[in-house]
Amino acid sequence: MEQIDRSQTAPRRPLSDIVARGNLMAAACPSREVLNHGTSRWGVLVLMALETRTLRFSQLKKHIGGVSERMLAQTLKLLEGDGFVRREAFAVVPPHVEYSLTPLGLEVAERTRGLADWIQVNLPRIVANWDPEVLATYAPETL
Amino acid sequence: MEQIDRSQTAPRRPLSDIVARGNLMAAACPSREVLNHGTSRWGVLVLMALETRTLRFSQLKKHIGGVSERMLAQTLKLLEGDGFVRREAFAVVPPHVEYSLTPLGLEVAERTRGLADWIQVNLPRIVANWDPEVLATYAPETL
DNA sequence: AGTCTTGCTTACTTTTCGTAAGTACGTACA
DNA sequence: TGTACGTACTTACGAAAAGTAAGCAAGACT
Repeated sequence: MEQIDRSQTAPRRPLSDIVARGNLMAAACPSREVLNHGTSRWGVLVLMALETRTLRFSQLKKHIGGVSERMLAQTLKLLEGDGFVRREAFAVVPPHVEYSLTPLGLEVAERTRGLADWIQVNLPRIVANWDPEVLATYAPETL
Repeated sequence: MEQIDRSQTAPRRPLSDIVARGNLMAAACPSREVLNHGTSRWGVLVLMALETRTLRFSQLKKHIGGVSERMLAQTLKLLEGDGFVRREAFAVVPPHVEYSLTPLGLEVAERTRGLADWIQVNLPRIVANWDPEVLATYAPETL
């Protein structure tokens, strides 16, 4: 009796047909991964930085205060894997690599900026709730 | 010569006067903390869960799949510290504690939900970019 | 030959997270 | 009398992730 190799013969349904909609409240849903990439410490800032312009690796690093090369590279790879970021490398020495948002990435970036902007604007209202001791650990010039 | 104790004599300027506006691109800005709380793995889900209703600790745990008690408690404390979450404990045994959003928390929650909803709805477009091998690690029924 | 540049990668340390097992403490039931 | 129960945490501890710093490739320039 012959075995049927379904991996070859079964017609492949398009992903958009299989993955109907994510459910973030479900532990095993892939949307959890996407959320983690997009809302990661550096992911948000990368999306913000690239929303209006294309930037090179070194420019991103300079723009996003405090990010290490290791984390920046990792974050960019994750966002690229989700189809949010486009990476364009030029074969020159020293290397020249440009990062920009895809149309999909631009859509997320709009949402994350909504959140990020709100936090920036409303920071005074928020820190007003903070424990004064914690707030005191910030140098005055940073406030 | 006498020393002036400025901590006592200097009139205390209101926080909203000192903290004008956050800048997320600055490493030392307090807004970074707020962003980390609000976009933390469980922070987003807590805000979403509480946006429409008050929930008890155990209800939140049940609602947010995969969250441990340790992380849920920690996340709730952070969000409470930012003034996003209100904690109301009733002096009964066994304990009864209710969590809800403050008006401030409701404002953030609207932003985070904007992002979360977008991810849920557009998940098919996103995973279409994924490495098929990675996608295959998800059980079909979760998709 | 040696130095400089850029975009990573690697080794190692530190911080955070996840899992599982307590803890408190009245109430109900045996 | 004692013992199990329910809820909301807290505490160890091992695992995973993030941060730090140094290394690497490879051609141009001195």
